[in-house]
Amino acid sequence: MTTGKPLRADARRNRDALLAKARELFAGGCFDMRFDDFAKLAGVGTGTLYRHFPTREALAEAVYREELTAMCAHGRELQATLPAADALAVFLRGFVTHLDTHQGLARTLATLMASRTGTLAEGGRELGQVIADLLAGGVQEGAIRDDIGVGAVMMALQGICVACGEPGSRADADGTITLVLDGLRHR
Amino acid sequence: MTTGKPLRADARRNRDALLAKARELFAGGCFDMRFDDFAKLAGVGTGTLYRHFPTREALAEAVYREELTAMCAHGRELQATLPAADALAVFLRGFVTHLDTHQGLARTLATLMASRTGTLAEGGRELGQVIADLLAGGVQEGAIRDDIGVGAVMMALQGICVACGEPGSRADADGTITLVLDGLRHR
DNA sequence: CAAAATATGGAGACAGTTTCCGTTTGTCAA
DNA sequence: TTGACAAACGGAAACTGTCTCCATATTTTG
Repeated sequence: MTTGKPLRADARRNRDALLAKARELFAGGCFDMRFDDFAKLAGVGTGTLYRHFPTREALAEAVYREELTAMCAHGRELQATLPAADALAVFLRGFVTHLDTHQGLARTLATLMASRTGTLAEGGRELGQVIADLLAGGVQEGAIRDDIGVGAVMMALQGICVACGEPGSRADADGTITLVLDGLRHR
Repeated sequence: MTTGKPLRADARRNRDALLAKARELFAGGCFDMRFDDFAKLAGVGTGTLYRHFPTREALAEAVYREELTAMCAHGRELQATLPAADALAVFLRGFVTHLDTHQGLARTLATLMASRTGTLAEGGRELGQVIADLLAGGVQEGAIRDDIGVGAVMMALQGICVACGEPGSRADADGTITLVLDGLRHR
């Protein structure tokens, strides 16, 4: 679904320019710029921007897909090397640390998680799947209770994503993760 | 801060008409109506609407302030009649049940919690204070761990508010609350 | 190199928001 | 009562940001 057609040379060039500029702006903490102006800034026309990325979320998703995929891969790697419950803990802690220094990703995830429908949510689902697998592994090992679904964990994560960026939110986010992890432990 | 000036008769009438219509619409699940049309629907001019409620959030806050205050009162009542840890559990469970059937409140809270600044967040802070007190009570009783702040709980709650309304979210929200409550238990 | 396919850019239509100010309504003192 | 003043009204018009459309330009292909 990522690759549909070969894409013409100038098209790819423009697309890359857009992504590069978006990455630059996001990194600088600028998220709510006028969509039209953004096109100008990237050196392309409005139409071109809209053809490549019909919505803000589409752009954000494209920018962070790689990063998100890397995180998911990391999660699976952890699952392969540690007991699932430990892997989950390490993964979630790392997740928060990463979000704390990558505002843009946090924002994007907050949006992606909220919109469960459409191709846009793809990235969100991928993350959900990784966590679901970690959870299932932990249940099988007997370290994690079996009466809580992924959705419950994702909801807490969503809260973290949304609130991320406020001053002092890091400590709170860590606390939330602690609650989730301890709450999940099988008694 | 609620009462600043005596407010003229017609002004109060219009204000009440706006609030009544808003309540009616929110109850019917209509949240994103055009702000202009809403004024017409309530039988006042656009200017009047804006004079009374400069933003959507201001309107939403006014509509739900009562309801929110009632919930906070309920929480304090629980604290007075039950061991704090139990009171917290009952309160949070009730909270989710209430949100599940009051979409508008969930949405409003999601917004209020997100914007920590300004008078608008007042309602959010009130809720936070109640939970903070319940938490503190539980710590004093020795039933609740003392290394987790209110912020951590609020973050999870925020996730619930944001995600609320999706099909099947109720079960997940209950799960999240379970995680929080079990995670908070002193071991 | 010409034709066909693909992509571009930006003007302008559109939708929703917000301001502004001439008119109306309410209040209060005489 | 009534007149004068303040407070509030309403809705037209200006504004702001989004998105579409198509004549023009670029790339690819035969």
